[in-house]
Amino acid sequence: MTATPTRRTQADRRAGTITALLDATVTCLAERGYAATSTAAVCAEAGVSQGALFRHFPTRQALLVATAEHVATRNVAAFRETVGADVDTVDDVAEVLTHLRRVVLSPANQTWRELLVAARADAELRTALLPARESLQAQMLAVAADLWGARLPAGDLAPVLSVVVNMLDGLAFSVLDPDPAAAPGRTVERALRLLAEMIVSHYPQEQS
Amino acid sequence: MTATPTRRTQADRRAGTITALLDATVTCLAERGYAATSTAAVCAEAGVSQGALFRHFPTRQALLVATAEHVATRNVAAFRETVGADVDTVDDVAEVLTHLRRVVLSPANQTWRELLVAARADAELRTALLPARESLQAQMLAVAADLWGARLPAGDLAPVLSVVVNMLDGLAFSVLDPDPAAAPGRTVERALRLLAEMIVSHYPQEQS
DNA sequence: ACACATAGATAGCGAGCACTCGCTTTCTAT
DNA sequence: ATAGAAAGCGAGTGCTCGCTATCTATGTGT
Repeated sequence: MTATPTRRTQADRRAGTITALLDATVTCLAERGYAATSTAAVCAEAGVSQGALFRHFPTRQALLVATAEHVATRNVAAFRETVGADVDTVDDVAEVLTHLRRVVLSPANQTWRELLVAARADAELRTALLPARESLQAQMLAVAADLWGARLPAGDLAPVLSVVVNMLDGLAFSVLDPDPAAAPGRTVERALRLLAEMIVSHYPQEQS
Repeated sequence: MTATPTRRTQADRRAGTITALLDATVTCLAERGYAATSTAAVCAEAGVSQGALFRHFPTRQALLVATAEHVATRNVAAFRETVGADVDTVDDVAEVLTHLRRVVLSPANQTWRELLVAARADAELRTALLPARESLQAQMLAVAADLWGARLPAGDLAPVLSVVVNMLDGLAFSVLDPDPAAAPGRTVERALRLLAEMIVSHYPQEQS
């Protein structure tokens, strides 16, 4: 039970509290929303003082922007994992969509949406978020090219991605249940299946 | 230039300021967002005092819920107007989708989305909004039945509606430009066209 | 060992918030 | 005409917020 007198370098301490703050911000945004993600709430969640927060981030907005960039890489990685699956049959595509839905409902994506909504009413935040936004979109497109690039014309890649992710995002917004990871519901399940059928039949597989 | 000494009944005055407040709330929500829609801001927009607001609405939340019900009827009406169009060819469906997109980007719908997002983090608001939410969804489904009921199986009505409106809602959330009514953009235009093609080919027209 | 720089904690400030209260103005019933 | 009710007003109240000033603790170069 001896309290380990961990000898940490300054850089370690710095990095430790910074990631603690970023993770705490993700948690707060996901379960309380943008408005209730006050600096005090984040500090309580991270287990540090407000003084510590404002040492590393000049303003609340800077913390939020840093958090956006923090989760953006995670989001791309999670999206990339769906690439592994085959996309030959309707069942394949449907399963990819179901997997994508779970990814879109994850806290990291919820964080991203929360910040985007707040940015609509906050011009400063909007411009501060723009680079991360464009970077994320480009990376998503690159991943989509890996997934579907061989199956559909290059010009249709972005539009199809737009249909799919916007539909899933819209779905995420209209989900207000306390547990967003709950069962998809009959209508949603059927809607995803329908979308899969439409995509597959619209882009018939080339005989390999 | 004589100031008309309008003789108004009490009920007239009451109704007048109430609708002024509701319309002002719609405006504030649409152009400033939920957080910045303070009672002071709404009163300034409506041209009444805070005392007047709190005479008619016990809390800010009551005002917001009343506003939600206020716009819900408008939203259904705007949605219903799209029913008039034919949906025979791909061009017809594409035009309906384009029209729907404009409707979804309107201030009334923006108001509704703003409240839904706020409700995710506010359990009280969520339950207060639930009846209006269910009513709106039922009415939308009824209108959709008028539009597409003859073209697709009854069980597919709700899922198709889900795909379409969730995609448009997701699109609305990702639009951060100062002028949301601006040109749709190449990708969006193509995405809507694609969706129209998919729907029409998936539900081929019966020979009349 | 010691001076210094960096990290973290705490108390507090001014602004803005939802909401209240005492008051005046405007309509209504008798 | 007049009493009473309803509508409207705006200064004030307590509270929370982002942020700062000040202090202590801890690691770092010499």
